[in-house]
Order: sequence, then structure tokens, then C-alpha cells
Amino acid sequence: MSIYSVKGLKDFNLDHIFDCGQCFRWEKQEDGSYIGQAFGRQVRMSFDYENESLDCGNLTIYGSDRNDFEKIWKSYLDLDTDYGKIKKELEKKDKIIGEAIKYGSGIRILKQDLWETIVSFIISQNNNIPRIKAGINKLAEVFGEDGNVPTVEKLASLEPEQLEPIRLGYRAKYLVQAARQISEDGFDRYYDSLTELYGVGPKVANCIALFGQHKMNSFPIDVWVKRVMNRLYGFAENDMKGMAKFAEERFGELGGIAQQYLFYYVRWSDLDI
DNA sequence: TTCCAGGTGGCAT
DNA sequence: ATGCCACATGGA
Repeated sequence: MSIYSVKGLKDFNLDHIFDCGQCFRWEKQEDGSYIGQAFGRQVRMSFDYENESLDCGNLTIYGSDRNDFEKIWKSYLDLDTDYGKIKKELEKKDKIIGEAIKYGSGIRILKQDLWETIVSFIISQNNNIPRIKAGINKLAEVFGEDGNVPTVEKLASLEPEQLEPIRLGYRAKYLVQAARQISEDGFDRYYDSLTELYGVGPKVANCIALFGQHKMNSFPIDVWVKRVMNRLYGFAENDMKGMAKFAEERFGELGGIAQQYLFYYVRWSDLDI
């Protein structure tokens, strides 16, 4: 099996990357490494810090050769983006985001496959993370190929009832309908109007834009971000418009990354809110 | 039993 | 435009 290593990575931490809610297909192993798949490849990734200051380390990818790394993983992990610079920029905004950055210092926004992202976040609505993961995996296992979620055409060809064994609940009909729309009209038709896809509302659309289209200014507002905005920034619980406007003004083009730091911070730190 | 989980569509104001 | 509420499922 091929192994590929990258030395001297900064602003990188597998827990931060895979636990900030952007992806559902990476599972932590007992040794701290992660096994997962993307673009039809399955690999194991492990990361070790080089020194005590924990600001730099080495990534090893088991199951990838140099070619796969250059072609897939380098871009997927967004290794060409300077997160140090982004963090420095965001830290200036306020103390709250500064604390969040300190807590999730190794977050990177993965460049995920657009279709898989659409499928994943349609499934994610009003659902919890273990069930989301199980649903996506089962969907890939039963109807997909090479570990991928089923293609647009495959899903478009199914009836919602055929997805019943996957236990996606009412989301199955969203998935099939969205697949049919894209199959009919093409991805481009929905590139800037994702909410026209059946089952895609503002929150899911923002997740797709951020994780599947790498639109770094999109700021998905879910229950956790609502919580942060409410308890730490003082917004009324359901003032989504206010929150969105604030995010745009304060974080601008870096809104999506700010959202990930905030999400990770409120989701996993012992911050009592 | 009821509530909740990375919400949305449908329908009534 | 805004406010409800049903919607599948399974775990706490």
C-alpha cells in the first residue's frame, strides 16, 4: 500500500478539520488517525506535531501515492490556502472570534465534491450527526459505487420508496427530486440559486455553497451558530436576518471560516452556554 | 412519553 | 414577507 507524507504543515489539525461539522465521512480511529473517503478514494490520515509548541506537524496519508496527493488530497485539504494569514485577519475583528480561533486553530475548509455536499446536507436537516453519517454511508453502500454517494443519474432514476431501507425519513423525497432537477437542468442552472432545489432552504444552501463550492463568504446559521450569536454576540434567539447581516459586515469574505471556528468552539469547548 | 437533532415545504395571515 | 406546523427516524 502506498504512503505519502507532507512535512511542516501549519494551521492543521485532523480533529478540528473533521469535527467542525463540514463533513460526515471521516471516522476517528483508536490511534487518533482518521479513515474516510472522497472522490472515490479511501485513505487513512494521521498527523503528528513536530514539536511542543504544536504549531507545525507532519501529515501521513496511507493509501495515497504522490499522484493521488497532488490530484486529490492537496486540494481537498485546502493546503494551498494560508490559514495563518486568515486567522490573523479574523482575530482583529473581536475577542470572541479570537477565542474561537485559538480553540479550533487547525480548521480548514475542505473542498468537497459538490454533489456529495448537496446530498449530505439535504440529509443533515433536522437530523443528528450520528444518523447523518449512517445515512450517507448506507446510501453510498447500497446505491453508490466506489464508496461514493450515488450519482445524480442514479438517484434521479429511483423512486423515494426505494430509499426506504436507508431510513432517511421524509428527506428521501427531497433527495430524489433534487437529483431529478439537476439531472434535467444541469448543475450550472442552480449554481447561484441552490434554494430552488427541492429540500434545500437557506441553511442547507449556505452549507453547500461553503463546503461544496468553496464560497468563503457564506455563513450557515444552524442551532449552534444561533447559540453563539445569541449568548456571545447578544442577538435575539431567532434574529437570523440580524445575525446574517452582522456576519457579512464583520467577517465579510471570511464569514464561512469564521462560522467554522465559532461552530467548533461552541460545539466542543466546555464553554457553558 | 416527550423532546431533540447542522430545517424545509406548504399554507394561512 | 412572516408565522405556524407537519414531516421520518431513533436515541436520550
